[in-house]
Amino acid sequence: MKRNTWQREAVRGALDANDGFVSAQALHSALHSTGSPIGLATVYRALADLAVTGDADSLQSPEGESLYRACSTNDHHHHLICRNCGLTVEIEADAVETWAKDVAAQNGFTQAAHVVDVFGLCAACTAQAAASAR
Amino acid sequence: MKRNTWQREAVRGALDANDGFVSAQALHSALHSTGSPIGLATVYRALADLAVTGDADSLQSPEGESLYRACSTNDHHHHLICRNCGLTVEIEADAVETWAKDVAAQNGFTQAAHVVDVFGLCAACTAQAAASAR
DNA sequence: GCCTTGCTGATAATGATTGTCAAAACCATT
DNA sequence: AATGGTTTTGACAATCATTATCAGCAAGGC
Repeated sequence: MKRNTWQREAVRGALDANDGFVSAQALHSALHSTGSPIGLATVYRALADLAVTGDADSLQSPEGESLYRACSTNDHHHHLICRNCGLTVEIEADAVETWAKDVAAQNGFTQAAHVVDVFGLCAACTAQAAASAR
Repeated sequence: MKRNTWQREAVRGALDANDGFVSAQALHSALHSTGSPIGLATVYRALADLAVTGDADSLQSPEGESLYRACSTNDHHHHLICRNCGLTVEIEADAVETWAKDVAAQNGFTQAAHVVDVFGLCAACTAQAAASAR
């Protein structure tokens, strides 16, 4: 049976407190800095569990780290992520869903999963970048 | 100045000989098994170079490895990848291109890049899986 | 052929993630 | 509240992919 431990709550809480995607490492140090003595391995396990139960989303950053995020819905959806500040917008993509399924079917593929994420600079970071470039 | 070494040729050749995405590690052992004494570090360097010059495409597998592939065109395109045998089909996705750009613009994002890849089981591997499940 | 300088490769280093296992915590039951 | 069977935890070691190091080699211009 799944048990309810304060560590799991702490991880979920730390995820909720964050607007964007966070690495497991960052989450661990964030928890430590609040005085929590939680172990690194536990953070990884909790994140893996949350991802499985659908309470969190995970994706690979372009640098190869695994990033996690608490998502507001359990529905399948995608993300628009600011590569500078990590701000994340959840986006609906019915068109992409059906497109992915069609493309897979046309080529004889089954069990199609897809990775669809858009990275960019959010409005604030765009302005900042323009200012600092000057 | 960039020099022309047989090692670089070997890596490019090994990439060309392969239909799908390969990890750097796999490429290195493939080369070794053909008797080439090429070093692992060199494979990584050659792949990084090829990716920069646009002679190869790279992406992150869901497991977090970096995969490489020699692509037939320099145009921007996406991939349909068999997660079992690595077979890769290049797919055009104008619809997705414009969708990604629109979504980014609607949310004030600039410099939008996107990661769009479809993983599945190709026809052959689907049949195999069905057979072995029996 | 010689020389300069970039390239190679064995190995160490790094950094993220996962495995190990005894001790502690959880929860249903008494 | 005490007990007991299991799960979870956490410190640490192990693993895996990748990158840095650095002395020796080789490519290309002369």
